[in-house]
Amino acid sequence: MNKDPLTISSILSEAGIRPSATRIAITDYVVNSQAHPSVDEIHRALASMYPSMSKTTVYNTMRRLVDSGAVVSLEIEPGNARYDGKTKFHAHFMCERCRKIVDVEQEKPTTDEQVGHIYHTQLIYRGICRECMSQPLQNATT
Amino acid sequence: MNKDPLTISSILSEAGIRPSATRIAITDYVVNSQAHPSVDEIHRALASMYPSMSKTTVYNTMRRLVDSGAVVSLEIEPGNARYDGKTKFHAHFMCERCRKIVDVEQEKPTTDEQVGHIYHTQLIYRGICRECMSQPLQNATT
DNA sequence: TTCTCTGCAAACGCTTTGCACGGAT
DNA sequence: ATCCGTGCAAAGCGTTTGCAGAGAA
Repeated sequence: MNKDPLTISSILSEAGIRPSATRIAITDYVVNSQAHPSVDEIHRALASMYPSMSKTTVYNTMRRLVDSGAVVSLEIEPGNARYDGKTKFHAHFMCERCRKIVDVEQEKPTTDEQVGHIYHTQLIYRGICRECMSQPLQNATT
Repeated sequence: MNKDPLTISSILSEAGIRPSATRIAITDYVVNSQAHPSVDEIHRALASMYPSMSKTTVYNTMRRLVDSGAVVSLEIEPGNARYDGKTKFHAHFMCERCRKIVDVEQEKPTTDEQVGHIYHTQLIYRGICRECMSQPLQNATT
């Protein structure tokens, strides 16, 4: 299921980014993750394997991946960018309680209004996921 | 077309927010604006009429309005919250060149997937608006 | 008086930038 | 020798918080 390192390396090359070991690791993690990780999560996830990797490098790499279109930046949580390696359209559902984001497969919405040229469509559902709904409230206001 | 001050005052009261002159001015501006203003824009717009109004007060008021549901916070631009006084569902189109955001009237998308309880749906189109498309590129990389 | 609205300044968290070191070509 | 990837530290920026003074009830 996972894309192999060779594929990852070619994603970088096609994006015009030289495939260093660090960049391959970051790209591999993002492309194969279903969790729409933030920079902090990517950095934490790779810390054991690459202890010297700095957040700056993760930021730099993510910016280049997003600029080249290889990865999509999700503006779902204010002030905490998340990344999605799946470029085909899909909606997202975000649980406001556990902050988890899951993919929702559906067709891309369109509009008849003549607003201009649409590059990118983003559909976000927000609510409470089933797991959180079936759990007792935690940290209730005491 | 604009909602009158009395209506604004009642929006605040119903939201459990005491309708001070400052809060009425902020709420009036947001509810009657079509421009989905940011905190900074609200603050600038009211600066001539209320020179002593601080951004802190705008932030405080917007937070209370959003928490009470009277106004919707749009997470469209990373790190720059925008507000929408129109609570009925509609999509948004954002021009990546001039940063303008316009409403797009259409039905709220739904999904059959059993993700949980959906409170809020957000549909954003991004692209280049017709005005910007018909204009020569400005600030081109020289 | 008591409560709360307000504004200043500082704190905060995410992200970007400046800069120097070191490895690759 | 040059280029560029990397990491540290500092700066930047939107937002929140602490606190004290002013104003309303």
